[in-house]
Amino acid sequence: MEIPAKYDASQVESKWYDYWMKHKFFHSEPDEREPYTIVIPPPNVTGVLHMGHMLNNTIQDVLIRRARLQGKNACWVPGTDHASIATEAKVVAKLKEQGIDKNDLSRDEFLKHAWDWTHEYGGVILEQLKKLGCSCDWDRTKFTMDDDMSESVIKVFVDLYNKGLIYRGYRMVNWDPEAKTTLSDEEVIYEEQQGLLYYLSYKVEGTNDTLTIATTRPETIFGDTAICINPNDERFTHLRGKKAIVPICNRVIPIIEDEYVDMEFGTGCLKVTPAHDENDKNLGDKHNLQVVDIFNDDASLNSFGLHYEGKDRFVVRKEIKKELEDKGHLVKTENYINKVGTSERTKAVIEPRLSDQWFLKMEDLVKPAIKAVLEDGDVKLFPKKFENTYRHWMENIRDWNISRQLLWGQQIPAYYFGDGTDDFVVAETIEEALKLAQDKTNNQQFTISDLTQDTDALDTWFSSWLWPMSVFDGIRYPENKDIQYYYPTNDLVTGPDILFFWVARMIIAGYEYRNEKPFENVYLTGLVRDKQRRKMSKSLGNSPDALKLIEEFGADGVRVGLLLSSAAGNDLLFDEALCQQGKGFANKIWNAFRLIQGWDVADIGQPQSSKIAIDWFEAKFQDTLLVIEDHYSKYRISDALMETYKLIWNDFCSWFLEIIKPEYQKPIDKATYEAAISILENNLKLLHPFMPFLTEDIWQYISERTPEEALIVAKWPNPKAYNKDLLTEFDFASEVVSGIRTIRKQKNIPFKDAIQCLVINNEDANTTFDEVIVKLVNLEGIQYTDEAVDGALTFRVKSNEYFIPMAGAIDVEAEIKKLTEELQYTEGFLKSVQKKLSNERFVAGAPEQVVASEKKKEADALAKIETLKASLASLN
RNA sequence: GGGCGCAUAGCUCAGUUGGUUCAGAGCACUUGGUUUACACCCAAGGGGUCGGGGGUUCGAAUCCCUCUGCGCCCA
Repeated sequence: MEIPAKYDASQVESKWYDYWMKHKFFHSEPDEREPYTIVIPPPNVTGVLHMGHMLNNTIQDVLIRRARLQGKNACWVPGTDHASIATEAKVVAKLKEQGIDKNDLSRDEFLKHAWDWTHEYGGVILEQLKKLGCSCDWDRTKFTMDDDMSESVIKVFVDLYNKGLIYRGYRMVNWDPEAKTTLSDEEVIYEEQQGLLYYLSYKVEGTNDTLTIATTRPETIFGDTAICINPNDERFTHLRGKKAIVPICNRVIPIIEDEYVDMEFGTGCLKVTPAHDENDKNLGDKHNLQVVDIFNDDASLNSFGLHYEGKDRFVVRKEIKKELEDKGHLVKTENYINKVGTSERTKAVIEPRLSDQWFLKMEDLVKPAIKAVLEDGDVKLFPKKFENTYRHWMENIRDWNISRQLLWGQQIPAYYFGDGTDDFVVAETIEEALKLAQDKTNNQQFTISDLTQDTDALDTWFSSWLWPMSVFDGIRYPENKDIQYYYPTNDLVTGPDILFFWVARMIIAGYEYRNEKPFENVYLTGLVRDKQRRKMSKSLGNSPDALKLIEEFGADGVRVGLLLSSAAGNDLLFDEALCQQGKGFANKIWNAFRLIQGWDVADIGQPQSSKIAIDWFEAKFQDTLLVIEDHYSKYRISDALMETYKLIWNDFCSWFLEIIKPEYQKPIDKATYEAAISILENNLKLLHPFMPFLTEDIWQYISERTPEEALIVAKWPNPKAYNKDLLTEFDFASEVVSGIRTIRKQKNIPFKDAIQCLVINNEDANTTFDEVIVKLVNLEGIQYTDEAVDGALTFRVKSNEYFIPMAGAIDVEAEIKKLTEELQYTEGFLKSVQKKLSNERFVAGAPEQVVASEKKKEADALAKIETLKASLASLN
C-alpha cells in the first residue's frame, strides 16, 4: 500500500468521520451491555463554537471514546438550549434591522421569527462539533423547545404547582430595563463604577431644622417614603417622632428608627425608598411604609417624577442635581465607588423593581441534593474543592424566580379569569384549565375565551434542569426503555460558572422526579483564557476562530493542545503553540508508523537486543497503563494524555524503535516486526480518545479491516502482570547510555566509530541490557574488569565504574577535577545521612522502612566514595 | 463586608498519609548534531531559600499560626 509522506489531517478527518457515521458507531440503543452515558451541556442556539466549547466537548469525547473502547454501550446525547434572553435579544435586533418593532408583532408572529432564526443558526454549533471529532449520537439530538421537551417542562410546572411548591409573589426583582425582563440573581454582574455620593438636606416639618442624607441616586427621592435613623444615635434624638419634607415633591414622610442604619456610613440618616431598593423594601415592610414606584418599565420616570416624567433615570440624575443645587438642597457631593448590578446579556444597569413573579420554593427540594453531594457522595464533584462552593449556595438558597417577561420560551401555564389575586388556575392545557376554572368559580358558563394565559415565559434553566431526564423522555414516560437504561447518566462535563444555574438544579430535579441522581460524576473544567490570563471574549477579540485552528493544526492537534495544560478545575491559558505541539505529536506518530511500515521482513534470527526491548516495552506499557487508568479514575485527563504522550514519544519512539531498528537497508526479523506492530496497535488504542482521526487512519493502514475491526470499536488493553525488575534494569542501562553519549559528545567521537567500554561491576548489575547498550551507543562490546583502566575517560552509575579507553591523551587535570567534585558531593551527602542515623530519636522514632532506606543510602554512598577514591589514586 | 481557595523552575502545572522514588513533568532556554522515520527531528545540559516570618516534629513543599500578594463565589 502506498503511504503518503506527510500526514494530511484535513482529508483524513472528514474521511473517517463519514466512515464512523456511515457505520453508526456513535449511535446507541439499549442492550445488555453496561451503559455509559453523557448528556451534553446544551450550547445555546445563539452561539458559535468558542474555545470553552472546544475544551469541554473534547473532554467529553475523550471519555465517551474510552468508554466505547472499554466495551460499554456509549451514548453521548447532543443538543441545544433555547436561551430565552439571548435569543430574543438577537431576534429583536434582527427585526430592528429590517425595520420591524417587536411590539408591533403578535406573540405568534414573533415566535415564528424566533423559530426561523433558530432553524437557521441553531444547528451551527453542532456542525462545528463534528469537525472536532465529537462522537455524539446525532440521531438523539434534542432542543429544549422541541414539542416533547416543552411538554415535559409544562408538566413539571403544573406538578410542582399542585404540590404547592410554585407560588406567585410580589417581590423585588432584578429588572433589566433594556430587555424589559426580570433576571435571576445569577444573571446580574456587579461592577465597580465611579459615581458620586450626594448629600441632600431635607426640611424637618414644623421646624427650621434640616437633616442631611447621603445617597448615590438622587433621582429616587420621588420614591422616598421615610427617613430612618438609628435609635442609638444620640446626634438625632431631636428628630424622633418628627416628619421630614422631601425636596422638590414636598412629600411629608415620617422619620422612623431602626438599628439597621449604619451610624458610620454617610450622615447616619437614611432615605428609605421601598419601591427601588431591596433593603429599603424590607424596612418598609417592617415599618408599614407606603410604596411609591417612580419608574416605567424602561426605567424612565413616571408621573411621580413630576416634570421629569418620561426622562431616563440617568438623565434625571444629572438634571436633578442642578435643580437641588439651585434650590439649596445639595449640601455637597463626594466621589464614591459603588457596585452596580448590570445585566449579563444586555449590560444595562439593573433596576430593583417590585413585580408579580412566579417562584419555586427551594427549601425542601434542595435537601436530597445536599445529601447526595455532601453526605453520601452519590454525586461526586471533580475537583473536590467545588463542594464548598456548592454547600455555601445550597445552604443559603433562596426561592427561584422562574418567570421571565419574554416571549421566547415555554409560556407559563397559568390562566387568569378575573382580577383577584387568586383568580387563576394552572393546567397543562387550556381545556383542563377551563374545567378547573369552572370548578373553582362554580360557574359552568365559563368558556375558553374567558381565560387569559399568563404572558410570561419560563426561565430557560427551568427547561435545562430536566435535561438528563427529558432527553430520554423520562418526564412524560418515566417507565420507557431509554430512561430506564441510560439514567442515571455517568459523567457531566461543564464549567464551574454554571454549577448553580444548572448542575445543582439538575441534581434537585433528578431526585424530585426519579428519586435518583442525574449523573455520578461532575467534571468541572476551567475557563479558557488567553496568555495574559484574560478571559476569552468576543468584545476583547482575543478568542481564536475555532474552525481556523482545526484547519491549521488538525482536530487532533487542537484537541491535544487544549488538553495538554488543562488540569481539572484550573483555568487553561490557551496558546496556539500548544496546538502546534499537538500537531507535532501527530507528525511524530505518523513517522514512527512510516518507519515500521517501510521495513522489509525476512525469515532471520531475532537479535537479543530486540527480544529484550520487546519484553521491556511490554512491561513499560503495563506500568504506564496502570498510571493512566489511575489518572482517568480521578478525571485527570491532561495527566492521562501526558503519560500517553511520554509513553509514545520517549519510550516507544526514542528508545524502543531505536533499539529494534535494523541496519540501513537490512531487513527486520519477523518476530520483532510482528511485536512492533502489535505494540503500535496497543499504543493507538490508548491514544485514540485523544487523537481519534490520526489513530484510526494509521490503524486502517496497518491492515485491511472490516467495519467491526475499526479502531473506534476496538478493545481497550487489559492490565496484565508484568516484570517490574525489567524497568529498574532498563533505567540503569539508560543511565549508562547517557554516560557514553555524553563522552561521545565531549570528545566529538562520531557515532559511526564503534568504541570500547569496560566496567567494574561493583553493583553486580546483571547483563540483560548489555546488548541494548551496545547497539544504542555503538560499542564494540562491554567488557567486565576488576581494575581501573589507564588512559580512559570514566563515568559512574551508582558505584559501577565505566571506562572508555581513548587513543589520544586524556586530560588528567580535568578528570581529577570531575572526580574530586563528585567525591565532595558524595561525602557531603554521606555526612547528612550519617547525621540522621546517629540521631537516636530518629532511629527510635522513624518507621523501620525509613531507617533501612537511610542505611542503604549510607552503604551506597560509602561504596561510591571508595570507587571515586580508587580512581583518583590511579590518576595521581 | 462574609465565605472559599491559591502561591513550587522563565511559563503552565504535578507532588496522595509528614519519611524509599522529594524537589519533578511538559514547554521554553543553552550547547552539539544533514546517521538513510520525523528539523513538526535527535542528543546532552543549565535552571527552584517550594511567597515572607514564626511554630509543632527526630524529620516539613506537605501540619498549625501570622503577614503579603492573587483568584473565585456571595452580599
